[in-house]
Amino acid sequence: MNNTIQKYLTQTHNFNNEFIIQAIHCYLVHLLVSLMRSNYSFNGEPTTPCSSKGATSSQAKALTTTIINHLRLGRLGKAVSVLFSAPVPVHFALYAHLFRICASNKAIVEVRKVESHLVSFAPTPPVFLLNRAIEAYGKCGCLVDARELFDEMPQRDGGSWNAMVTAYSQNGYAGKALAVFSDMHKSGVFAAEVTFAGVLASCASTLALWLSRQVHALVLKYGFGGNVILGSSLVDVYGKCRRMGDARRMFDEIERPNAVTWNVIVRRNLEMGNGKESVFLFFKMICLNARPLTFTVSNALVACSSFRGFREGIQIHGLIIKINFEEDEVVSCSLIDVYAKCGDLVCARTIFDLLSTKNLIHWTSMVSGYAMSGKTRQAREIFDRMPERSVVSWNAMLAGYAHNSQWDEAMELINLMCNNMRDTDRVTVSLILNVSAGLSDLELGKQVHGYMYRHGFYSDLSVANALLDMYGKCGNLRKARAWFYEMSYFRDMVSWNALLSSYARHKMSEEALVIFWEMQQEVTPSKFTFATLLAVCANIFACEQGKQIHGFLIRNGYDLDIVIRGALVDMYSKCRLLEYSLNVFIGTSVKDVVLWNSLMLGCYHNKQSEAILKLFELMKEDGVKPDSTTFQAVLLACISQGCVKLGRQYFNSLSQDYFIIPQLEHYESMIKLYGLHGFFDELEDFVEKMPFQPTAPMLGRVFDSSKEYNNTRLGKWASVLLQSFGQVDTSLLVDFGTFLVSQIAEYCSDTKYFTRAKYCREVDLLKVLELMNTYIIRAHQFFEL
DNA sequence: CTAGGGTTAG
Repeated sequence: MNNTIQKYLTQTHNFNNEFIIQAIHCYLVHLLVSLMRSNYSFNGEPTTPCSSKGATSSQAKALTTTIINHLRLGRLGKAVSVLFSAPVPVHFALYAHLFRICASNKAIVEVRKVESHLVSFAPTPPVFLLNRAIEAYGKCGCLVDARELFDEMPQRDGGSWNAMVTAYSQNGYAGKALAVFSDMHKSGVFAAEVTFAGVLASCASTLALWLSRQVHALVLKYGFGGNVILGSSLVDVYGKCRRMGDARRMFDEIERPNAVTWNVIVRRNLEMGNGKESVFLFFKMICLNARPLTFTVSNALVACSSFRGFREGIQIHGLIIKINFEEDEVVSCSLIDVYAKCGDLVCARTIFDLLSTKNLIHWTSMVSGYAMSGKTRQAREIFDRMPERSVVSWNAMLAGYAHNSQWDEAMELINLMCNNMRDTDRVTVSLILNVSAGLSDLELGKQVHGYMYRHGFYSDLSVANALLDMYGKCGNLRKARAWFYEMSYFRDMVSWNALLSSYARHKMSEEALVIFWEMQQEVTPSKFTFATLLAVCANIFACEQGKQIHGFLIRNGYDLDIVIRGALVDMYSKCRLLEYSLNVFIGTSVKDVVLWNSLMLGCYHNKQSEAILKLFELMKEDGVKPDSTTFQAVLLACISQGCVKLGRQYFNSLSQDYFIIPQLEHYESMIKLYGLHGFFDELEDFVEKMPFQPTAPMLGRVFDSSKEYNNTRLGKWASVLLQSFGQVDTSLLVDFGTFLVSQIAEYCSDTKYFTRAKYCREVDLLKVLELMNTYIIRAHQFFEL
């Protein structure tokens, strides 16, 4: 009794007068009872109202009616306080009923009162009612009370142990649940089916595979093998422990799987990355006429998104309409996502527009759908119209800009985000690092580094890898290397690949090979590693090593995806093995624009320009849409083939037919095309109509051609303009750095510089300045300026 | 009288 009073008084949350009054009330009742017991030696056997006699019995009956009336009107608190108006036990069924209602209302105070009434007025409360009390405490999350009662019980039965196991397992104390189960087993108490449910749930959350196998054996030994719920839990345990073979075997053993069983097997397959298997099982379920849960439909849809299963997605959509799941929040969110991820944005939008109520996730799915399909303008429209936004919404929009290399827009959004959003998360931080890398903005990157340090993102692997990538892409290899060593205790293969590709990107090919050697001591290289290594080989003309990697990939059954094939085509063509390139190209069933571009540029490097124009036609026949790089290759072909008119046609169709904005390289190619073949009228006309002032290398090109064809007027014009570039400052060079180096290097016929400049963001500025100056000096000398 | 699964978006 004093325990009960103490409980009220030590309630730390919601400590107010009510508690004190309750405590005093309890205490008074207690005194009254003691008095009655001493006077009337109240010591009945199993105390029920039926066994009591006379006035007590009628009092209990009246009380029961009052309590039940209060309960009918939903007044639990009143019902329980009325209980205390009589110092007599009520019918055990009423106690059980009260415990159950308290549990479902999570009314902890009432549970304590009912328990106190029970133990005060029923001299020997039956074990089953105390078990109900433990269960009620468990449902209210009061494990301390549950455990105290459990420990103080004079007798226990299987139900008591079960109540304790269930209470711990349902409140997330899996370890304690398993410990209680272990004690129970040691005490020789046989577990019931329900107990195993709690035990298996705890095994699943602690990923205790070894214990699960033992429990599995016990389940079979006790003859519960046919229980669907235990079977489903076992499928769940094996699935969560990543033992999909065992999970599947267990699943196949279940004779009549129910909706939950199907949900588990579909979900676990999805989590393990077996999207196709997940969808296959879902269809199997439908074929067996089982009605799926909304979650299962959602899981199947997410599985479709994972492998771009458009046709499967449409079929599931049909089913959704048939079983009337269209308006379900979770299902409709996943449905929009499937259409968006499979690229059918019109359909996604239709579903979105037809929804009677749209939630935050619907809006965000739509933003992400547009953003990741490159339609950032539409994504932004939706984003701006959103009634509310979460971190995920902001991230979706930002990811869209980052994914499509719209760095300025990304930066603007980040600033907006700073003013409108208080919280950021790991994805935001990673994305801002990607933007820093994209803009080569080392200062921004360093700020994020500091932010990470202050806000505890330091030890998050994916954020740490993004930071490493940022330092690498911004060209600060020393920082990258330092951070990489700081990551020693938690880095993974992605970290190694990021470091490797940083060295490769900066053409530090020999160093990259050393890193490759080091990384093999720690992790197993992936296909990303090999794609990078092939680029390294291409850079240092290491055709033997390139061939070895190719062979290694084939021998070890690596998936030669489009990226690897692109790298192979590139490597072979740079190593002057164009036939090898062609073989890889022909062996690729579905060719993308990058692969076509690699082969076309390969032809250019191997002086096979005439093939480029033919390839261009074949590419169009193949239904692949050319991009700006394709046109760069085509224009280069026109230059070396002397196809001036054709070149002009291609340049015009670039913007007119393909809606590609011509880049500096395209303008430069046209100037080279006209200049090299002496088309000065067209050249002048072209330069005049350009939407920007000619750059120094363009003028250099004009100057060169003029010199070649003795066009003094144009040559002078070019060199006068070139003079203004004499005081060229380094900030200008950063903007045009890559471009300048490639032009100057090409002018100097320096292969080393040519290959460097082509892939390198960071350039040797001093070298460029030096080359620029010699160039300008020579111009001056020629025209005696 | 008590059990199992699960929250979609970056």
